[in-house]
Amino acid sequence: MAPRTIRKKPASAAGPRRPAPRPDPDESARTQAVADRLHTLAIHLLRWLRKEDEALGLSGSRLSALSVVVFAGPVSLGDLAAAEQVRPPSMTPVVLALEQAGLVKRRAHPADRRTVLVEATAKGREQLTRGRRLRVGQLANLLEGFPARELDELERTVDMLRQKLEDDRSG
Amino acid sequence: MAPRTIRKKPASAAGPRRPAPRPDPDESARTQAVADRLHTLAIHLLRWLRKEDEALGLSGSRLSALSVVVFAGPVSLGDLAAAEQVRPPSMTPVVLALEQAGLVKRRAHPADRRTVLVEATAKGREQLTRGRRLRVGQLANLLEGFPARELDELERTVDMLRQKLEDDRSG
DNA sequence: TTGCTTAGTTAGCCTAACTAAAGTATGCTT
DNA sequence: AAGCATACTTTAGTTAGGCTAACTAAGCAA
Repeated sequence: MAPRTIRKKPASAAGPRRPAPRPDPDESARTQAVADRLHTLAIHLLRWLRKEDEALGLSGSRLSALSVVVFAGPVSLGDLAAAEQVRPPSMTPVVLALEQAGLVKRRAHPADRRTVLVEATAKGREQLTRGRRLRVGQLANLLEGFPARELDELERTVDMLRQKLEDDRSG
Repeated sequence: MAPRTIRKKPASAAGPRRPAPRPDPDESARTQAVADRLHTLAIHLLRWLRKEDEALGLSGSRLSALSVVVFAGPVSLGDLAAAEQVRPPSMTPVVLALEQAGLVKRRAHPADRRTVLVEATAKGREQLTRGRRLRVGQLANLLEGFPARELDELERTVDMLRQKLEDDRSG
């Protein structure tokens, strides 16, 4: 059905009116409680999703590196190492393994032949997409049957949190 | 951050799990989209929180074992190994390290002296609580300033998802 | 007693993922 | 050209975590 944002104030559960954002101790405790539950949920959710990754046959560090290569385009081995917060020597075997699996290709930088440019192959992109789809599909099963209204709420909340996270990282 | 290509795919391609009660293509695509964003959020959230753990000085497996000991009360080494899904020999050094750190205590089972009972010390409980508080506090900062209505929504959604997860695990 | 079972430890080995330091090839500057 | 800088690889070693097999100690049963 049309995923339209049906907005309705949940008068029942909304609690007392809070006209101004001030450091209310009650509200702070409430925030903590919600944070705690969100924390636990995130852990359980990812643990639950991890089993999907095993089907891919890629270890965590390789999967993570592949993801950087796929999304950040051709990237030097050094930059890739930096993105993954490891030293270049640690990245060398990871890239080699990915190359042997046919998921990335290494080529020389056109202007600086010292530099190894790593780029994703079509197969690499596919594989990452497939893994993502496995996870997301699994998660979608969980959400299947949620009424549209709940999905709307969830989406809005998720976006808000992502925004906050981003703000925090840059700010 | 990720250039997501959300494709309208038949739901069958996504998850092997259960037949949806009604395969409405629109709603299914919507569900996938929300799942995708939730997935990304969970990853980012935990990655962002991980840095808090470093302050604790406990590796993942030790932290996890400690958490079992704290919450499941005195537990035999074998049961602990089973809970952590490893073999008993792998658990031995973990428990030793926790004991050396003063976080757990080992004692003989009163009725069966072969059995090693592992129980948390006050320090162990504190440390776990502290770690949790670090994470949750960090997360709470993120939520600080959310209007009460949003918190309510978030809480309800989180609880729903946790319920679903539990259902899935048992069912 | 003798012998089997169970709980945990010890010993020895494996893999993954990291590291620092040294080596090699290339680029840049003077 | 000479010499330093940079980008990566190689080498050698660490750490964390896992495993099996063999051992010790304790319980149980005939």
